[in-house]
Amino acid sequence: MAMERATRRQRATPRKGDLREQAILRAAEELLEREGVEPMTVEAIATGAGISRGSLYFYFGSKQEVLTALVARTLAALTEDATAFTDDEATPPHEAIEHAISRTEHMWRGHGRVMRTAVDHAAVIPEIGHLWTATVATFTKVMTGVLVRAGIPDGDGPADAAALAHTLCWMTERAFYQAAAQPVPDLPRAAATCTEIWFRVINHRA
Amino acid sequence: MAMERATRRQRATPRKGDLREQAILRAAEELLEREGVEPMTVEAIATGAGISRGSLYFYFGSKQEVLTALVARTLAALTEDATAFTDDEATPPHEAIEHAISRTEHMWRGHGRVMRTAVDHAAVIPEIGHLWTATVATFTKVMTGVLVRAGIPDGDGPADAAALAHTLCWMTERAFYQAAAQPVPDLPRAAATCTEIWFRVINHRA
DNA sequence: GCACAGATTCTACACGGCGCAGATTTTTTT
DNA sequence: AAAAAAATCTGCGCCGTGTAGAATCTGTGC
Repeated sequence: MAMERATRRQRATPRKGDLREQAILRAAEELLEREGVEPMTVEAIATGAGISRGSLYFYFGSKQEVLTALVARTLAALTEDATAFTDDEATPPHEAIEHAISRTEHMWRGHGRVMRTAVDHAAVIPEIGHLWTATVATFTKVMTGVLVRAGIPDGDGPADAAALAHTLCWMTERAFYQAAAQPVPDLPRAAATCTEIWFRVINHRA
Repeated sequence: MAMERATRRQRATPRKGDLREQAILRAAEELLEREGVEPMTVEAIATGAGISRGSLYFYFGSKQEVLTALVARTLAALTEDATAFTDDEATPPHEAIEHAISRTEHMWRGHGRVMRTAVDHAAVIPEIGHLWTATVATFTKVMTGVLVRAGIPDGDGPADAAALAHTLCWMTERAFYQAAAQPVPDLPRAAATCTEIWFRVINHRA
């Protein structure tokens, strides 16, 4: 099903009008942050980027591809932060957790609408779903290591480090999503509650 | 903006063809479970209910209203379970948690596609968003009481019972959503991991 | 300067799905 | 049986996506 689209630009030739692609993504995010999802029509994006509707299809094969590229760009930045943080294996678990949550909060603060839109479309646009689960998987991997270092069994059972990290990462995602969706977002409070839960999971008594 | 829809049926007169409304909802859920979201077009729903496309608009003002009614019906059943469970204030926290999670798992098992669709559309259809948050709020209220009885401070800070219950309820929702979205869903495992986290939050050492 | 190739853009059209209008038929009421 | 209300149908118009093909702009070799 990966047939080549008819009017799709060849990536092998990085010609001049390449900045148009960036302009389109910029216009899309701008539109998303200010107007919302429904007003973000192809017509509106194209106009925002200074071209006509048909011209946009020279750069992107569909509206979904535009959204996917936008999400990919945002998640790439987030993943980079998380990966850079992976190296700090010497830092104590508590600080590692606080740092990861802080990084996540920062991303939700700066690109909340893109993050929310990604979540909303993850189910209906497979590519976005893959990007999102891959990002969460990266976090899960890192945090699994943190939990193990904190003394939680390193197995594959439902009560072992990997499963706990997996669910706690999705919890953190959801908490920030919820907080960001409020009329008056309170990301710090969400971060504080998440941190408390992560800590309690670590500091438990058998 | 709550103007009355032109071709909308008056609820004050419970005439005969009332079972059509049920047939429509049944057809919608049937279609949702078997085909997915995109194939669930108004045309398909109407055909499944044995009427023509235009006729459907006599019963529901829009496609969104059909979906909203379907979600409302499903969540009403879930909330009823949770409310009936509220009365058991004598049961110990561990059992209360297990029971609540078990009830939730049961609902996701029987109506997973409706639940997932509800989550996916909560952001874009306000009415569904309200229904969902209201349901989670009900659970949060109950579970806050459980956490308080387990010894967690009953304040409104980010580390107090209400905030913890809120985030843990959203975590549970997300865990089941994730599990249900897998090619081979493993709800019991999701339930086990959630239970473990709830327990660890309760059984922590200062 | 000129012809050519590729890149970039535009206008115009077709398709699919939603929602509405008005006519028509069935059902209920009196 | 007549009238009113309920229920259903057919057909139309709108909006947004995606595509086709023509037109323009750009650089390049001669």
